[in-house]
Amino acid sequence: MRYTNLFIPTMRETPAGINALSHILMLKAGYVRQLAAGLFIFLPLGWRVLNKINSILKEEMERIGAQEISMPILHPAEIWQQTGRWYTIKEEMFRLKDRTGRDMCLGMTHEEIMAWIAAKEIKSYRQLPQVWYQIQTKLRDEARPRGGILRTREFIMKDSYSFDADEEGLDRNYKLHAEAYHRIFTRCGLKYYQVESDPGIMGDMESHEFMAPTSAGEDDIVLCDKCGYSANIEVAKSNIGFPPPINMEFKEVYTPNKKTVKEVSDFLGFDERYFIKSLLVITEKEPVLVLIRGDQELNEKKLARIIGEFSFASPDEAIKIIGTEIGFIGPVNQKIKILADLSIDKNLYYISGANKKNYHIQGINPTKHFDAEWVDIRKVKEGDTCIKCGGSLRIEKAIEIGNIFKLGVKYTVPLNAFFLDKDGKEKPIIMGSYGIGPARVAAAAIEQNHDKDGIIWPKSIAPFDIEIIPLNMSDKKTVSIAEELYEKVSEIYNSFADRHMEVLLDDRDERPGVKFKDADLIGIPIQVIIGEKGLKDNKIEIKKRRTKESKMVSINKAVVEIVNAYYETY
RNA sequence: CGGGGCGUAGCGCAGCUUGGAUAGCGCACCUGCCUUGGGAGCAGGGGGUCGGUGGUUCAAAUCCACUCGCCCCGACCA
Repeated sequence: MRYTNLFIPTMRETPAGINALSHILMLKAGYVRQLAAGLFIFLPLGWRVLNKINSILKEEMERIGAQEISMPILHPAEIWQQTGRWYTIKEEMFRLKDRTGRDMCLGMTHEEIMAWIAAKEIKSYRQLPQVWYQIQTKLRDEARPRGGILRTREFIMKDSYSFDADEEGLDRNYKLHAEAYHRIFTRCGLKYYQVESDPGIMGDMESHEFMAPTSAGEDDIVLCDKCGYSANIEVAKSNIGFPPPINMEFKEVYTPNKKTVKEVSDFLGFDERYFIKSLLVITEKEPVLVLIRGDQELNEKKLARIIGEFSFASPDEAIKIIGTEIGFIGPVNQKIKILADLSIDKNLYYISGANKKNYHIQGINPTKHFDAEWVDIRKVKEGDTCIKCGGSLRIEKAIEIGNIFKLGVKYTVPLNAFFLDKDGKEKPIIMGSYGIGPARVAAAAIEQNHDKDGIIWPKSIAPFDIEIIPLNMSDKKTVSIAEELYEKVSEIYNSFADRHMEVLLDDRDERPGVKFKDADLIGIPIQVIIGEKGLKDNKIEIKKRRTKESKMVSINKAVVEIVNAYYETY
């Protein structure tokens, strides 16, 4: 394709006020433009990249037997009411009424609609299993869109859904998807991890996320390099051991104005591990006192999974409920419900608030001095010990590029998706759902592959394979060689991508500097530079975008050399 | 939703504190000349509801109130 026929509005200056590198580079290199918060226009180059990713998705989905379909984005409310999500999901769902006043919503995902059609059509075990997928727009009224195309209100998603007669079938489809996802992300040139994840309100069975490490990521993932344990920090577990027992007389101690664990620990001279941090939270039903070891942090997600939505008590609420201010709250003689983290050893003695201003109690023993429900609500820290192998854990920031969920009968039962099995018994269809965000794949690829000059696309998803750059459009020889190579290289069959080579010819009447800058910015894997200097010796230059390696080759070998360079790069 | 910041030409910004002239600069854009291996040079030119509404004032980009939008941090994020 000719540059002059393409709309590639690159920017010389870096847009201000945005952080995510992928966001900056996609704007700067003319891939996308923003319409409003969380709404993006994909320009020709951006759309080409998405389509490259989508073809990989389709190939790999078809390979595991998934069938492409397409579902409406506009949904009647009743179906979402039947599964309850019409009510459990709040402002995040776009809702509207049609002209007759019927409640409708815009699809955030398609479990409901998929289960609906399955319920209507699948009657027998003979029709199972089925795997259906689509690459379709989703709409979510995000509280805060961010990071450019990383978190938007409207986005395309590859979502597939499996329907099985039994758990074994679900296991198989789940595994097939995991394998397909590994192939997909590898083909897209991404560094990624498969991690254990929180199914959230998708269900409460097994689920995994595929995470691409990048500093622009919204999630923290916990990794063990020794055994490969990997989990989203929301669900990650670790070992931290217990400190050695020490003798501590049970008594109140005066701790004037010492409120934080650190302050009291410094003041009394005991290690933070001998403290119990007492956090007062309020759920929809009741106040709850949450205990965690002094040197540890609460994992709010884990806690929320146990007690539901909660908020931390305000100073006023604390006084009203406990009778003393935050900083001196403790578990002893407490009447409200207590949840204690397993990092607290029942045999040890601890220090915590005395429920009395300016006083703490030392020598508190969990079995003697309070009753609690023991749970895991601790947040894993860098350097904690791996629960599987004893290795040291590390934490990385990552962006979620895909997920796989076992749903079981969560959606099929409410929507009456039942089939008759071999024995003529009616059973609910077992369902799974599996998503990938192509725009996030593109963004993650940029986050992981760029330099100071611009994007370096993995060649599998680059908008073009080769860019030919004639430096002087008023030099006849330059132009004729460029045209000739453009023709010839375009005819080459690209066995890597299973199609012909896609060549971009920069036929603009621009100065060399402009063409070089733009070429580096938009990041096509191979640059073929044709200048009068080289032509004097009958040579052209082939340059790899990733390494900036370049070599001069003679014109009669140019086509072969270009193709070779393409296969050498990645 | 809480906290912070920003809205002046396509982009990046100055001007606002302390109201006053034709609202300015760099880049981009258009025309011509020139130039062609890393965002050239010269000459000429076009482009603004100063986010919006209301108010104060002889006079508002500037002061006040409200409002809309966008960005960042947090909450949230199936």
